[in-house]
Amino acid sequence: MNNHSESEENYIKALYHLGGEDAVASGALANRVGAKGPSATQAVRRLASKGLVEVIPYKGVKLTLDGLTLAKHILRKHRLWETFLVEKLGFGWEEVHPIAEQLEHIQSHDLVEKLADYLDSPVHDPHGDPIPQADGKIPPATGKPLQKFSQGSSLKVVRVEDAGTDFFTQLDLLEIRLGKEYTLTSVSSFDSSIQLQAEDGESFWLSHSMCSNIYAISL
Amino acid sequence: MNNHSESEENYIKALYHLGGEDAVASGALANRVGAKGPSATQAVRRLASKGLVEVIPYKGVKLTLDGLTLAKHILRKHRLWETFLVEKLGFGWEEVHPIAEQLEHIQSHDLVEKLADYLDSPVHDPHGDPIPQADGKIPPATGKPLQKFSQGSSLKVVRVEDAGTDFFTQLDLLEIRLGKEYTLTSVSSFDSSIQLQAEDGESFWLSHSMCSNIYAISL
DNA sequence: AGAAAGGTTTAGTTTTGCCTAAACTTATTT
DNA sequence: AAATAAGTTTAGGCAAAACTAAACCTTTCT
Repeated sequence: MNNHSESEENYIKALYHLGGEDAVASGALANRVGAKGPSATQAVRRLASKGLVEVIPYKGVKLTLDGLTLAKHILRKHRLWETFLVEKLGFGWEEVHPIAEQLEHIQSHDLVEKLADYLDSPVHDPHGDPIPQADGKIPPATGKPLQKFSQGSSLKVVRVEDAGTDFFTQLDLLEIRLGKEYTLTSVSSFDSSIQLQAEDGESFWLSHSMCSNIYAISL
Repeated sequence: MNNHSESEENYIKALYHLGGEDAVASGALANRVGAKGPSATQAVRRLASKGLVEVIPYKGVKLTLDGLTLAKHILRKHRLWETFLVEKLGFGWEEVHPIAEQLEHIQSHDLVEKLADYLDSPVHDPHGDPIPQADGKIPPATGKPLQKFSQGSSLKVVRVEDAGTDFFTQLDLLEIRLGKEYTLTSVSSFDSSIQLQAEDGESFWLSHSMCSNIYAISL
């Protein structure tokens, strides 16, 4: 009961991403895994026969407890590998997702835990997303998007959404990194763009759509 | 032309292992990949249609130049990952083969080269086997089996064959490691077992079958 | 040389996983 | 309440990759 194909794992992952513990429509699921509707229906039937999901026809699909455990375990592997790729191999944080997508399917309990040890049991991946722990617990997702901060607040960037290569390029250009601290010096009342000032005094503007993918905590 | 299934890669690997550049019988191939005859015939047909092998029906299968290149690239990945698992994650050299067997199928040129860099471009894996280089060149396989040495010779262990868990347990028990030096103090004329003396003066006997899986160079 | 033995290929089936087209449910709109 | 739109499932195909059973080459033995 512990051996799943890559395809199965991808559906489980998608289900978790889309709905967490809640039900998901089969169309949305198909869309996420890059397949057509009928493929998802069929895949879901296979998963149900393994006890990983519950299906209510024409209504939706939901992970069972087993399915949820599996999903979190795959996510753990994904984020540990991303951390490895960035921290140890020197990849940029925009490059690691597709590679981790392959590495997350490697089966070896021992490997995952040795990797976690090697990385000093990290709690967040290079994008600031929480890494599910070996016991299944998930550290809270920290930070609010920049829009939620008001003028004058001091903040620390703790997480970014994976919003594509161009987004990351822009981040790198502005030298925005996790852990860096800024003061929110100005908010445009016209297009809600935001001006940040770094600790070294440099300041710059961020568009609304940039801001909504950048998460911070106030200091 | 650059996207191959795991199954295909396994056949290519087997072909390379069994015959190198020479032809291999389909039965032997099937046997190596753990399949039955007809599966191999079918697989080989798929590989031929991709230009990776040449087939002479009822005679044998041979890697083409493309196939050979692919085989060496897979072997490179396998041995780099084995090196990583032992050197960085602290796995024992007897544990790494099955995990590397999964990791070798990860597709990312960048990943392989960054991994090689991270490991300081190793030339040999943890068993002393040569790691094919990025340009396809393969360092020579060093060492002769212990039987080839005569009494009194000084030698350095440089390579061991993967002869199963029990073999490795025995190696660990005797604290035999790559790079360690010994003097061959005695050869039994009865069962060709061999006595080695370590640099610290400790000496021990090795059976014929142990010896044939241990390779050394003379000093 | 002819026959038996051994290994290889063909034929036909199974499972996974995807697809398109058609049928069916559910929800929305008039 | 009926019609239509939207989304979901069934039906029927196809390809990869494995299997068994049967047919087919080669080689070897007498």
